[in-house]
Amino acid sequence: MESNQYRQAREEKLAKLRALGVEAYPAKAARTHGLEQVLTTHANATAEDLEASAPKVSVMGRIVSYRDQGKTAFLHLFENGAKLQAYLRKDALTETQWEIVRLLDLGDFLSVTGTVMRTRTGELTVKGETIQFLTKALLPLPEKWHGLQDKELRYRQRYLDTISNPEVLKTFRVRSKILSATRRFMEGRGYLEVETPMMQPIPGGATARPFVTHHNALDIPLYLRIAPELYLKRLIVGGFDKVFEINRNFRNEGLSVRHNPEFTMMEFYSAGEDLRDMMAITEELCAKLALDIMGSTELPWGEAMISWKAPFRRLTLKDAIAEYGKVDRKALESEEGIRTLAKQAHLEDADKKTAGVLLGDLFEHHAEKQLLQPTFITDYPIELSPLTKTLPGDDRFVDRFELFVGGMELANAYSELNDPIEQLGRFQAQMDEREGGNDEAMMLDQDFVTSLEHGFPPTGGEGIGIDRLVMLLTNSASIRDVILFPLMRPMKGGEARETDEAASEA
RNA sequence: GGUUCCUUAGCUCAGUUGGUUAGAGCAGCUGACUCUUAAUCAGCGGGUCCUCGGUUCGAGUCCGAGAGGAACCA
Repeated sequence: MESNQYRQAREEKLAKLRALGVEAYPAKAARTHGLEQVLTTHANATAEDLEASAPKVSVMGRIVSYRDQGKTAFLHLFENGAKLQAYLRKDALTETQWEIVRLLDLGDFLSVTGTVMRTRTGELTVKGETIQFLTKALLPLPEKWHGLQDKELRYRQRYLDTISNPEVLKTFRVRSKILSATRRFMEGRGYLEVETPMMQPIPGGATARPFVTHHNALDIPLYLRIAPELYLKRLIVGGFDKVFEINRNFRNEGLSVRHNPEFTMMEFYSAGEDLRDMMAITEELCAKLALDIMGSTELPWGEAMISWKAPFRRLTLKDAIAEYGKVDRKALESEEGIRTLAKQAHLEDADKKTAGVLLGDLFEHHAEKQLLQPTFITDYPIELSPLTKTLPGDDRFVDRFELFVGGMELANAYSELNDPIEQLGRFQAQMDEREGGNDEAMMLDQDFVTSLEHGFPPTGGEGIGIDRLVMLLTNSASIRDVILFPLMRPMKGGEARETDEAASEA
C-alpha cells in the first residue's frame, strides 16, 4: 500500500536488524508455554513463591504495549486472547539482544525466555534472559486505548478487530463452542453428521433466489444451495435414521443486520418423529447451550432479558396476529376478513395474493418483531409451506413451526410431507408461481419426488440459523458481529482495481 | 427500493456564523530515565478534511452529484 512515515521507520529498523545478523522472519519460535498456560499455572503464586522456584519458560506473542525506561523495558505479549508482561533488562541480555530490544515496534512478534516473577505491583511477568525476534510488522496497530472503532474497517480487516478489541475474539470463541456443543448434543441423541452437495443442479428446500455458477466440463449451470433439505431427506429414504448437517447456505438477497448472503444453518431430520418431537429437541438444545456456554438460561438481549428455559410458548399464526396486531380473531377465519385486514395494514398486493400468503404477511407486519421471548408459531398456510404435511382435518394449513426469539426467525421445522403424489402437486403449484413471475418459488425436483416414491417414512425435520443463535446468545445486534468475514461491497479505487486487474490477467 | 445520519493524521476524536497557518490524545521520530503498566519529561515531524463539480473575495464548514459505511422503514 502507500508508504508512510510508519512503514518507512519500520523498514529502516528491519534493515538494522538484518545488519545485526538477526533473522527477521524465522520459521520456528522458541516456546515452551502458551501465555494463558503461564497465567493460569502461576495465578496464585506469590512473589516469594516465584523467587524460590524461579520457573523457567519460553513464551511468544505479538507486542501490544511497550514501555522503555532507558536500560529496562516492559512490554506485553498477546497470544490467543491472553496477555503476559515481559521485563527486559540491559544487564540481563547480550549486547546484540539489547540492540534488538531497541528496534522493537508494537505489532512485532517476539519470543522471550526467562523466569516467571511478580513485579512490585504484583503483575505476573517473564523476566527475560534471552529473546528471539520472530516477525517484523511493517504497519502500525490501531490505537491502544480506544481500539478500532470504525465498523467498516473492523469488518474489512477483521484481524485488526480481533487484535485490538478483545471482546470480539471472545464472541468468536463462543461461536466455536456453540458449534462444537451443538455437534456433541446431536451426536448424543443418535444423529449422524453428514455432508450433502453445496453445488446443486436444482436448488431446492427453501423459497429463495439462488446464486448461479457454471461447471465447465459438464457444461451445465449449477446453483449454490439455498438449503440441504432435499438431499437430507433422500438420506432418510436411504435408511439413515437421524442425520444432521451444519454448513453454509447461500441466498441471493440483500444485506441487513439479520441477513448475510452466506449463512450457517444446522438442518436435521429424524425418522419416525413429528413436529412435537422437533419442538422438544429445540427447547432442550437452546436451554443447554445457554446454560452450558453462557452460564444461565436468562440472557440479556439489548435492553431486555430472554429466558431460554423450556418449555417455550406455543402460539398459532392466527392467534399471534390477533394478539400482537390487536385485530379481531374471527376476521382471520374468512378470506374477506383477511383481505380487509391486509388492506388496513397497507400490505403490498392485498388484492392479488391468496388468503394464506396474506396471513403470512399479516404475521410479519403485526407480530414478528414483538416476539421477544422464545415462541413456537404453528399452523402455517399451505401456500407458504410446499414441503410440509397438512394438519389433520384442515388441508389449508400445515404442521409446521417457526421459532421466533428476539423478534427474528431462529428455526423452522416441519412434519415432513412424505406423500409423493401430493408432493408432486405442491411442486406443480410452485412452478405455476414461477410462471407467474415469482422467482423465489421452488423448482420441480423430479429426482427428489422419485426418492419419495420409494417410501419416505414419517419424519420430523428442522433448520436452525446458527448465526442468529450466536447473535442471540452473545447479545450481538448485527449478524456481522458473529460472522468473521461478512460480505462487504468491494472498495472502488486502489485495492479493488488491483484485484480486478489480477483477475483479468489470470 | 425509500428516509436519515456518518466519512478530518496510522488509530480515537475536536473543529465556532463560511475567514487567513486545520487541532488534541494515542501512535511515530530524537534525547533523558534499571519495577513500568493509558509510564514520565524535553524537543520534532505527520493532512487528497471520501471523490467530482458548483456558490463565494474566501469552503473541512454551504449546495449538487457520486463512492463507501451505519441505522430505520416497507
